[in-house]
Amino acid sequence: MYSKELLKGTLRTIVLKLLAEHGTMYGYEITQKTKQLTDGKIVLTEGALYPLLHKLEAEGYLITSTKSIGKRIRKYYALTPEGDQKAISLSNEFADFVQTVIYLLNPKLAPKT
Amino acid sequence: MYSKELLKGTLRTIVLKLLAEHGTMYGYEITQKTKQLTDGKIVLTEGALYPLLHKLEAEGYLITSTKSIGKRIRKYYALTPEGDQKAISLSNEFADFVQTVIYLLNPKLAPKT
DNA sequence: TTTGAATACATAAGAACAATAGGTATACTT
DNA sequence: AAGTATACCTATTGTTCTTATGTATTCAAA
Repeated sequence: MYSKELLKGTLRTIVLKLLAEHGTMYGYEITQKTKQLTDGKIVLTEGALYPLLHKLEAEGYLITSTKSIGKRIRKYYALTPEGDQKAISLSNEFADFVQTVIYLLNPKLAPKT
Repeated sequence: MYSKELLKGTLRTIVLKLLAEHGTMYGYEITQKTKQLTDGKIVLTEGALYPLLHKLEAEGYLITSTKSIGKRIRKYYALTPEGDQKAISLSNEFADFVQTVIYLLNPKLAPKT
């Protein structure tokens, strides 16, 4: 697990990009997929994830559909076209930010262009 | 300028690593150096920087010395041995985190090892 | 068979961080 | 003289995430 602060500002990007890569997913699945893909290095807490999903839905980036699994109800999330665009732009912004910080932290490396 | 949230959790790393790379610096100098090295892409606000410097000093990572410049007083910050260690560990943690997220965002790339 | 773990959703209170906005004062430039 | 740059500082506010708590179903193990 990383210093918790690092995740801040990256969570949106992760959630949207995961949905872009893997299609429709439900909340719990997102936490498990993230844990699995990162070997447990990044763990999304439910207290952070669910409110974020609701917010992204309210902002028009996600649409939901429900599915009954026995007596339980699963809530699936999928990207809207706007969400798809947002996933791309956030992902690019993250990559750009990282390059800038890497350069700042290690100016001996060659400049990025 | 990036989405402000991205900087969260990275500011400590940036400040400590900058001091590790450039030796003793004063607050204003840190903001200018950061702006210059990143082509204005990362701008440290004083409202974030000064409280952080005070905190890092209180935590034993920085020591201060003052210098009179005419009638003004400059406050220089330098890393303590603990600060030097912290700069290294935060920097490594950041690099590791970034690799993990990059992989998570783009699983088509080869795994990091 | 019942206890615990995993699945699956959710909200509320609190901490941490940085932005915004404000304040003081000196030095330089036009 | 006015404006910009230098140089420090703090208080308030907003956002984000953590922690804690709650509900309920399903499945595995003892």
